[in-house]
Amino acid sequence: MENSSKNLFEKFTYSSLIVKGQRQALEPGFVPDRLPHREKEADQLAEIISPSLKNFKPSNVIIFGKPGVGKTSVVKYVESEVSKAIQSRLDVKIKLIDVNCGVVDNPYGVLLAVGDGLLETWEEKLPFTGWPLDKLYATVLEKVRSFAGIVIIVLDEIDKLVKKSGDSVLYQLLRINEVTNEGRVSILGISNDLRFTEYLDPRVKSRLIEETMVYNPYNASQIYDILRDRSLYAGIADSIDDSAMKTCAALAAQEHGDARRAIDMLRIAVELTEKGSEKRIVDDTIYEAKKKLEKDVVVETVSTLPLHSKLVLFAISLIDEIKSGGISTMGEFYDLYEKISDRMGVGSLTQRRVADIIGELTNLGLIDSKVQSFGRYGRTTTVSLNYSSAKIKDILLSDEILAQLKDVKPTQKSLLVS
DNA sequence: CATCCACTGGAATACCGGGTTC
DNA sequence: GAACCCGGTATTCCAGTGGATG
Repeated sequence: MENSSKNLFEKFTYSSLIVKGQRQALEPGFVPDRLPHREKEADQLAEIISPSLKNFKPSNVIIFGKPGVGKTSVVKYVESEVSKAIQSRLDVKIKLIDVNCGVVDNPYGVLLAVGDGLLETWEEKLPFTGWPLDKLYATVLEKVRSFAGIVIIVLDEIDKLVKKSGDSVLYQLLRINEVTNEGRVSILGISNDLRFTEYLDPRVKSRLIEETMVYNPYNASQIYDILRDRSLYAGIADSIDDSAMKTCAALAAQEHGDARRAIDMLRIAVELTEKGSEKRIVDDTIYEAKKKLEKDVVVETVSTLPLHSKLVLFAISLIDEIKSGGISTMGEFYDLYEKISDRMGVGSLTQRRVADIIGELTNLGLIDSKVQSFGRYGRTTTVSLNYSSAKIKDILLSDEILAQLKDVKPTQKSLLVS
């Protein structure tokens, strides 16, 4: 072996921009103990929660706001302050339970999370499937009773839960307070969607929403402050051009004032700088980071798609290659999709299902689709690719299973494959 | 204003993981 | 431990619906 004198890892040890300071300050899950431009909100939330420190049930709250406006950060921060406040006190019993409804969006899962959150350390976990719902509910109720304190259930992305499975769990959770006096439950909901309350039964709505808070998007200068603060945590403030930081803030402000995005961009800029030759983060680094971030998102979403969604996408990109403009109708490309899945040896889905997949892909922003009526000649959805077909195919073909479609070429006349 | 094609919402079915019963 | 119950998810089946054009 040549170069045996060199260590295998030598080429990967690039200069580190972050010498001292916390690298994770730029990671998505980081909860800072300073919240620039959200101090008031944190105070307000603390005030709402504060009765729990005197063993009273706090009001149920819903916090509204677009992604990346600090909802989760504020809540996490207040949660950690609550934990600190009760650490040495035996006279208050508070349990904080986090449920991310983006992940668990069904009644069983939510009840399970609450039940598990209330388990004593020595108890066995509840089964994650199998039990009848009412039995699970009875168990949770019993746990709340025996805990006999304040249970604060934080439902992040509560709108997703309600849209997917209705408000029955919320009703059940709220009902606990009516069924028992030992142990109180209060709910702290976090929602991206201002209108999700429309899906609620009026009875649930009035009980769930005792307090509301709305967080507005950050503007560019606020995002700038946040970035500055985070770069201090990370200990890289000196390595960033001020104009680069401003650019980063401005770019993120254009997109709904999403601070998370700004931080993501900054993190990638740091990584790029560490791999590259530049010593400082400049404007160009930020633009490059932005490009990389967008590309990563596409790669990530495409490569994690379920098999049939990928096949549908593949069919669309083939058609994109054949037809200039890349627009095709449902019937046309459904045929192609059938041929492709046939060739793969996997059964094809119904047109009904494919129509839904088209909808999902559209929501992900990968394609554009709209229904068009041609009067006398019927109605159909037209589909077009949002990214270059070469790029999409590239990502798709890197999938093990899809790789066998490598040599599939579209032919102009018949849309035949092979 | 009829007509045509397929869009679309909802009910029905299949399957899965896992508990429960006998 | 076979047979059944339970909730969740993916998909199919079916019938009602939409809407511009000729």
